[in-house]
Amino acid sequence: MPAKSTKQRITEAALKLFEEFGFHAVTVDKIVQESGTSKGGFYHNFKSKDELLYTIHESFISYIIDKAHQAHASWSTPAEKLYETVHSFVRMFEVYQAHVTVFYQESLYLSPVYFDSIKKKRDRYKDMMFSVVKEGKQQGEFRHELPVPITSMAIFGMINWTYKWYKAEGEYSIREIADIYADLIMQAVLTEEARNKKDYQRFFLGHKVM
Amino acid sequence: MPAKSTKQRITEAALKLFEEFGFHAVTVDKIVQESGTSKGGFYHNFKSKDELLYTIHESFISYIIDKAHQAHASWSTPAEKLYETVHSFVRMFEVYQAHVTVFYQESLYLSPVYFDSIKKKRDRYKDMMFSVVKEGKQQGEFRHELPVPITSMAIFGMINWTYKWYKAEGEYSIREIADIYADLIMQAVLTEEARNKKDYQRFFLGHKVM
DNA sequence: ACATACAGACTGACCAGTCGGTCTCTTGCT
DNA sequence: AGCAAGAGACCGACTGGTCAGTCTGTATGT
Repeated sequence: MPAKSTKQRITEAALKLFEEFGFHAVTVDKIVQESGTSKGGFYHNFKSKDELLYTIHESFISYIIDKAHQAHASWSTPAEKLYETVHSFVRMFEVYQAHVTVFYQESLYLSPVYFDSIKKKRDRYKDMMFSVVKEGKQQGEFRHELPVPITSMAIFGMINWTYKWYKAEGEYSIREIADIYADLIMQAVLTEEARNKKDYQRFFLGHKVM
Repeated sequence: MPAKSTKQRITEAALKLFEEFGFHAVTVDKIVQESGTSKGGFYHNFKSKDELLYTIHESFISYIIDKAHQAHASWSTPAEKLYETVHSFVRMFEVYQAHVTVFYQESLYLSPVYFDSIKKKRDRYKDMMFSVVKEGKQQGEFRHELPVPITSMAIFGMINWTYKWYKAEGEYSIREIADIYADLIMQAVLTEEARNKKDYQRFFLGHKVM
């Protein structure tokens, strides 16, 4: 295994520092110090502090879009797609919590060109969620009285907020949290008929008592 | 009606600027310019830029704790308390969206003393939500398989996230959004028995098609 | 000899906060 | 009523520190 490149070391150090203190409270000197390189090393690998922030955003949003595509491709019914999307999104926190934190906390500070590029991808991801919910309503699996955009944003909210409080060493594992969120969401959006479908019982915490 | 005080004008201008550009991207000079006063006027009314940020946090968290107390005092069953808390929280966005945005986006940048003071109140609010969910489980209204902390944080997430996307001029009114969120949450947490209780039908969108 | 990767002293812009000053009010005295 | 004197509100040029980004190197591989 090759040793970590300077670029990687910088990215990882920056990620942790941004997560803890916020983009503006972290100086390039601090990042340089923490990653064991120098001003020169930093600006050799990145055009600017902004570009570093952008690469962090970029790597995260690409990953998550990829996951959503997988969920779409691997399952056929809207209920299954939604369940899988929610579950895989939450599990993503295990590895990407710092990315998510920076993504939602600091995207405001991306310079315009970078911001537009990220926004496009973020919107694409949002649209995928909207599609699933829409499809679910059309096929009668999801309650027809729920409007697509609000329901979708509610789901996003529940999931995304996790970055604010989740601690790896906390009482609940990320998988447990994923199970609970998925249960809550499926319980909230499925029609009574779909909820009782045999194949869908696996969505619910069911008999497991926590 | 007395004209707005300089302090008020500063606070309002800062609120809008912080919401749009973020605390660090807004200079005191900009606030001063926007609120029609001067550096001197600013520092006459506030000890520091930090203190201004603190007063914004403080006014919001106090308001929201007060609302939660009202919901607790006015209703007797956990289901009613939860419904009311959720509903009033969401309606709060109508007036306080800028406060919420600053609160959740910039609290990291509060200086330690201010941060501690805000954190205490925020935790108190969190505990109130936890209590309602706990009580709901104990009284058998909420599903026993749902763990209190995760369920509570899921509810918070759904609601809080609204600040990221809600636009007053958007397709849905804040009241509609509140109705939908409350429906989703009640649908997700209530036991089947409680869900069928006659008095609780008002929680759901029911026959209304959107 | 040349390119790539990095080192670290330096610079210039920016910005929170200061400080001496002015301009109203209010209060108390005659 | 008239005036002096103090207080509170506000003004804006200035300062001192901070920090992103630059620039001149040096080392190592090809």
